[in-house]
Amino acid sequence: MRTLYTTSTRTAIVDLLKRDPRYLTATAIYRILRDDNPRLALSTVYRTLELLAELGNVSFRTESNGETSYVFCTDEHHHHAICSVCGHVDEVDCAAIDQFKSALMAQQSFELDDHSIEFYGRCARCR
Amino acid sequence: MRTLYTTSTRTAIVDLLKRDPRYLTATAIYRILRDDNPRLALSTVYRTLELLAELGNVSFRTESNGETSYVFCTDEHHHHAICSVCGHVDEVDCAAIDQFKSALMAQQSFELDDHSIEFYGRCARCR
DNA sequence: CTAGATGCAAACTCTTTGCATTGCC
DNA sequence: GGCAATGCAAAGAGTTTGCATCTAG
Repeated sequence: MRTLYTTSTRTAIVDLLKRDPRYLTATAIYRILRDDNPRLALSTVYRTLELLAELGNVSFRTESNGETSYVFCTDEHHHHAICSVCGHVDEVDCAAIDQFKSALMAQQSFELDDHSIEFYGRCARCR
Repeated sequence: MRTLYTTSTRTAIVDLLKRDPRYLTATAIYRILRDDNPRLALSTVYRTLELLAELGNVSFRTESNGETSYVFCTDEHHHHAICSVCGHVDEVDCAAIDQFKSALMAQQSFELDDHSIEFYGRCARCR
C-alpha cells in the first residue's frame, strides 16, 4: 500500500476544512491558503481533495454553476443539513429513511438500495 | 414576453425525453437525434435543455464524471427513484419528509426549508 | 417581414495530467 | 536515498457565446 506523507499543504487544507464547516470549492480553498503559501498550486489542492475524498474524510457536491465543493465529514453514511444563510453544514443520520422503504415499495414496487439527501434551512445560529 | 417557436428540433428533443424516462446527457441526446438531423448542433441541444429547465419540464443532475444529465418531469416538487439497472426514473412524492422536520429541529435545532433527495434501487421490471 | 432559433466555430471554466523538482520519512 | 508530493504549464472535457444565416408565425 502506498505511503502517505504528512505535508504542510495537506495539513493546511485539512485544518481549513475542519475550521470552516461549509462547502468550499477548490478555488476558494486555493485563494485562502495562497496567502500563507504563495507558491501553492491549484492542482495540489485538487489532488489533496481527491485524496481526502478517497479516504472518506471529505464529501463533495456539485453547485448549480457546475463547480464541485467539499466539506470535511465522517466516513459513515449520513446526510447534510445546509444552512441557507451562513452555509454551515451539519451531519444528520437517516434513521427515518427506513420508513420510506416500505412506502416506496408499496407505491411503485421500487426496491430501495441507496439514497442521497440534502436538507436546506437555517441553522441554530441563523434562525 | 418572449415568443417561443415550435421547431422540429425542440419537438424532437421533447419527444425523446418523454419516450426515454432516464437521465440523458446533452451529448447522448445529440448523438441520437443527429441520426435524423445531421446538421443538428450540440449547442442547440444545450440551449433547448436550458429552456426546458426554465419552463420546469426538465430536471437535471450532475453525474459523477461532472456531466449534466436531464429527464423530462413535472414542475411540482418531487423526488426521483432511479433504477440502478436500467436507469429508469420514476417520480416520488415526499409526504414522509414531514416526519423529519420535527426530528431535525429537536436533534440539532435546524429549521428545514427545502430538501433534495434521490433514491437508487431497482424498478419493478429489473427486480 | 421580424423576432426567435440554429449551425458553426471560437472562447471559457473547471479539472486533470505530464514531468522535472522538491521534500518527507 | 527513495518514493511521494508539488509546482508549473499544457491539455482535456463539458458548456457557453458571438455572429451570420435560416425559419416559424
